[in-house]
Amino acid sequence: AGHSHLQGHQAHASHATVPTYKWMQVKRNVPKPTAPKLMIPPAEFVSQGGIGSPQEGLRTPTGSQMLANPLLNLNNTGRTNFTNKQLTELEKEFHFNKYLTRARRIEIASALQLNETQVKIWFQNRRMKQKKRIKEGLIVAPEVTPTS
Amino acid sequence: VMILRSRFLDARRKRRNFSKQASEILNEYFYSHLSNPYPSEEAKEELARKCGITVSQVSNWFGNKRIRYKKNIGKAQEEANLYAAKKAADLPWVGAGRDASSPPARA
DNA sequence: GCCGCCGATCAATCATAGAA
DNA sequence: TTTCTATGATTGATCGGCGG
Repeated sequence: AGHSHLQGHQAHASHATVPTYKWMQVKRNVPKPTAPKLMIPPAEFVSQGGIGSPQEGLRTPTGSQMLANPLLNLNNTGRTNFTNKQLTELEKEFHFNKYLTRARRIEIASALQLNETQVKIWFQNRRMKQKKRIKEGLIVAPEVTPTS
Repeated sequence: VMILRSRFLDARRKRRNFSKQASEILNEYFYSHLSNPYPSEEAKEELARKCGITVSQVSNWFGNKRIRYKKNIGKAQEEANLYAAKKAADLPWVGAGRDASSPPARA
């Protein structure tokens, strides 16, 4: 991956102007500004009972709920705002299996009103997150005891 | 209200700004590698040691720096660029003809 | 040829530290 | 103290590369 250096042009010419390198021009394919999509009153999920009664509706990345239309799931940016319920179920499943089978993925996606891709990506990101945490010694579970 | 709860659960984000010296080291690296501000894993580890922070924090710093730099091209970024004139010693102006006023200027 | 995964990164946002 | 800005961290999603 050798690369870089000036890519085509300079910005302008003041004096010590900095050239425009290509990394500065990188534009990711913006997620789809997905149109207002309504969510049907979700059904229950596969097994288990309530977790802790997480509210319904959208949430800000942290936990506060969005006081907006609780039936809208996408932001103008295209980034999905997972609900606490969806995250709770995903975490639960992750605890059970770090990897999903196609069948399981479909089940979960359906139960949580998400795309298979979103579920797949969520698991990938979740695995990376765990790896990162283990690396920083913030978590224990190296979890590798096949000796049994 | 629930916000209070978020604080408890989000204590993780109780960040603290990096030391002035650490920021200096990071900025120096960034601007002296402006043509390709993507430090290797090894470079990140070294920067982390010098700055007294974790590798992840170094990654976060560069990620934020790159994005925020882009969102300002043509602003104080040019000015902050005097960092480049500081030590620059990578592969910048090798075959790229440019002005003749950027020697080991020191401050 | 396509799909899932990894590792790195992006891009938008959150929440706070610090400046005004 | 209140308001505004700078900045570290988080995360859904993308990019390039690899292996099946």
